[in-house]
Amino acid sequence: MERYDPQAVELKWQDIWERERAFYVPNPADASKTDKEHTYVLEMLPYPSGELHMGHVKNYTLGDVLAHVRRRMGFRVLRPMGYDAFGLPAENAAIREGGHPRLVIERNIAAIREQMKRMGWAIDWDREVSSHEPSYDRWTQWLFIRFFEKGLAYRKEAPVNWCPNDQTVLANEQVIDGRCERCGAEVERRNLEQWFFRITAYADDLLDEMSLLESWPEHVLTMQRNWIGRSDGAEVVFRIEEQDVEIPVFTTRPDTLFGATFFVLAPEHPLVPKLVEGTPHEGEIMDYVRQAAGRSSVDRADPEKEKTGVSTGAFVTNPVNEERLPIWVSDYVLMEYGTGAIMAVPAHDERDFEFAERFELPVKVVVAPEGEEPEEGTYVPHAENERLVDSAQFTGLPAAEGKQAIVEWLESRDLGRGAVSYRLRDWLLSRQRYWGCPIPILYCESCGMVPVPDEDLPVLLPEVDEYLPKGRSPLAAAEDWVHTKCPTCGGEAHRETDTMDTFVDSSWYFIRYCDARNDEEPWNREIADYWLPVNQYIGGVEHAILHLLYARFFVKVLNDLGLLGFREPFLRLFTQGMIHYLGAKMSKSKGNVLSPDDLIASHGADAVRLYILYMGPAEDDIEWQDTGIEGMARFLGRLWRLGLEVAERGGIDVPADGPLVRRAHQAMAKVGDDITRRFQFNTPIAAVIELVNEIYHAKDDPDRAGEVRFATEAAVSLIQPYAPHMAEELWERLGHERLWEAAWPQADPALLERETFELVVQVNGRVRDRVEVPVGLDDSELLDRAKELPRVRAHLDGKEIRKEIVVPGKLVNLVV
RNA sequence: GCCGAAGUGGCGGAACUGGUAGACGCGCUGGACUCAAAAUCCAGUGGGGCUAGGCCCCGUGCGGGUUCGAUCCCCGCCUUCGGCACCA
Repeated sequence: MERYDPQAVELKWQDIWERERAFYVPNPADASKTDKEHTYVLEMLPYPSGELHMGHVKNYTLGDVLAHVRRRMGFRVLRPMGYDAFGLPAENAAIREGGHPRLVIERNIAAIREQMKRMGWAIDWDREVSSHEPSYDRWTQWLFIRFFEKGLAYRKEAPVNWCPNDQTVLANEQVIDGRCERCGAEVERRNLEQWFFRITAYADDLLDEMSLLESWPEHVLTMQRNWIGRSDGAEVVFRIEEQDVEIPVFTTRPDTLFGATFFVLAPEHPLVPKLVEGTPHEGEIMDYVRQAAGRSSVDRADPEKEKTGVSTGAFVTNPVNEERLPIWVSDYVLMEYGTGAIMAVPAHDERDFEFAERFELPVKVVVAPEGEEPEEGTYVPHAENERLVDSAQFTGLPAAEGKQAIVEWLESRDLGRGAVSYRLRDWLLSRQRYWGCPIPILYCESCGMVPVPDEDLPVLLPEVDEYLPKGRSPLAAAEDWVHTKCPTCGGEAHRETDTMDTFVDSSWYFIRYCDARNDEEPWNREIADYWLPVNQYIGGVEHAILHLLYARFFVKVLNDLGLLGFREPFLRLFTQGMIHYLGAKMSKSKGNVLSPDDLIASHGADAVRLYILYMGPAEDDIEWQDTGIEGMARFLGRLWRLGLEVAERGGIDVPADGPLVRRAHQAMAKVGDDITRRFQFNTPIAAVIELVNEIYHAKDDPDRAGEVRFATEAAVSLIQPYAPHMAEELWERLGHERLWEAAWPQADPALLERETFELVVQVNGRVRDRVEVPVGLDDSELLDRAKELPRVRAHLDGKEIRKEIVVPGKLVNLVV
């Protein structure tokens, strides 16, 4: 028999798909009319920093299976692809490999495109975009200017994260445990003037509009909520009487205001130098400030380290009781959260308590569980039924009411107000690197900051000799490019030389796909609103608070700007697990990387596609086993031989019913439902394998040839989303054509119903026997059947039956 | 420390709504085919026991509970993984 040759068959069909433009989905002529149900299946686009790895293979195979099934179920499916080509990963790859980033990246893109075609993924290549192309950049810059006009992109000096290795600033989201997300170097704090997106203005929308999402993993939503970190509390104004200065603090515990025993400023607080100027403490305190500035943020944030601080000798007045509290300076107070100053309540805050112990400061309990008299001078954590004590007119109030009453009291005297604070910071988007989208802003001596006029976009990256990072943007070296004329007044101007974070590019690529060749505007709104929001997004969980948060922010802004008709970009999100190999996450440094190309060469793309989804639930981390893919190749061989044998027999009348026909219908019911409703990709493969095993048991019985043919065709059709090449080849040999266009097999409900079922009989909840009985017997008939069984009688053994439970269609339980 | 997810055979996993635990694959064992091997096909495969061709007991991280019945629900632990972590 003809052996299966995956290389020949796979290339044959890839060629046919391309020639027949099988998976190209043009936009509808009139997007306002819905001609056919449509759906948008999207996977996170790759960084072309190298070739595809197994994580990509899993990601895009998941999307591919879903897209095939949806298409065959009658949907018009948008399934585009592109490249996140700018940014550190790509630029560092170029530096590593040598050569201009553009050349290296375009070479990588060409290789990735080939790999994708070789995997047989059904992609609409007419919509392919890469974020480094001027035709894409132009619109990234255009969008930036729209943000700028609305005050949502702004420039300011602030303490920022600086990666000494990558020689650029980073967004907060790109700092993991005080280290650079890309290279792992410990980040430094620097005060620099940088570009920010005002994502904090959308903090509440980002929280509240989670309700618009259809299905996101709970842990991703939790991570975003934690990252945004909304805290409800109050801002309270303390006064330094001697200097007539007011210092507001943020607190979530206004109910503990009477327990404040000291006051702490962050070392970076602008009042510190003024406060100590000319005092005997000046030298000591400014030394401490310098020392704190020199400490790394990792070191400073280490909770194991003992707290440090210095007293200023100055005092503030507590607005609620006029008590004078000593002002300290300590680096456990962060300048970037709240107001950079805190009221310290050691009895009710662990950090304040630790500091008070260290420096022997008083501890005053003002909240305690009802009826309890806590020991003075101790730390009293939150408890149920807590009430205020020792708090003047507020004493005795439950904590929640006390909070409200104190805030109202402060508000009425203009000493404070209810306030909300967020952990989220504005998104720092400028980068001092070459390989990014230029920020389209000019600095004019007389007009100030001026956006590049829309008609002059895109601002192209200048060619420079030296694009290695060196602390300031390499673009600054292109002097001819930097010096320009102001479009407003015609005077001297110079260009912004920083480039944008690559996460800006990836915050809107899914919109561009909808209208990828539009050179009048970034997209036509009607077309974008037709396809979007994305119905199913698939990608890695590593983007939970990076890309996924940024893209949500972008869409909200674009909606507010009237450019889009929806608020959330991705209705359903699926985060796939990672693939481990030889006991560890695959990585080049560990030397345990599997190459998709090698696996395709040895087993074929279909076997790779099958195994990567068969390994386990797609959301779980799973261990690649070399023998596993062999199992899938073996199954494909089994299906191949079956298909050829059935094809050779020629057309045979297919019976309307029969055990194997019913098995095939059961498989049809399971595969489609598992993929589309349960988002489960491993069990459908098992169901098809099971069906094929059943066919093998029947295939040599001449009386069942018709059934065998029906079941074989069903198996081929059902496996098509996973193994499209072999399925297509067999389908053709079985006398049909174009399986990718064939309607998805629908199970006939009548054939799923059974005439008999296996009744499970339990005695005291333990299975004692099973018996095949007709469907439709009533409870007493089922009980009679059960009690007749010898093994059941042995367990009843003359004992009195106390209770009889009947689950129709399933089981009987006799309790004795 | 806080938040989240998960613990099932030798291994990856299945069991969807509280109703037959271990589907399917890997591995292993035996058989057929072969001079032989590979490939293929067939059968077996959670552990233990017995008066073995049939039955009994145990078994889904541990200890309790609810229930006729629990991998599934509740309470308390243990372990692993992920996220956050001086955020006032």
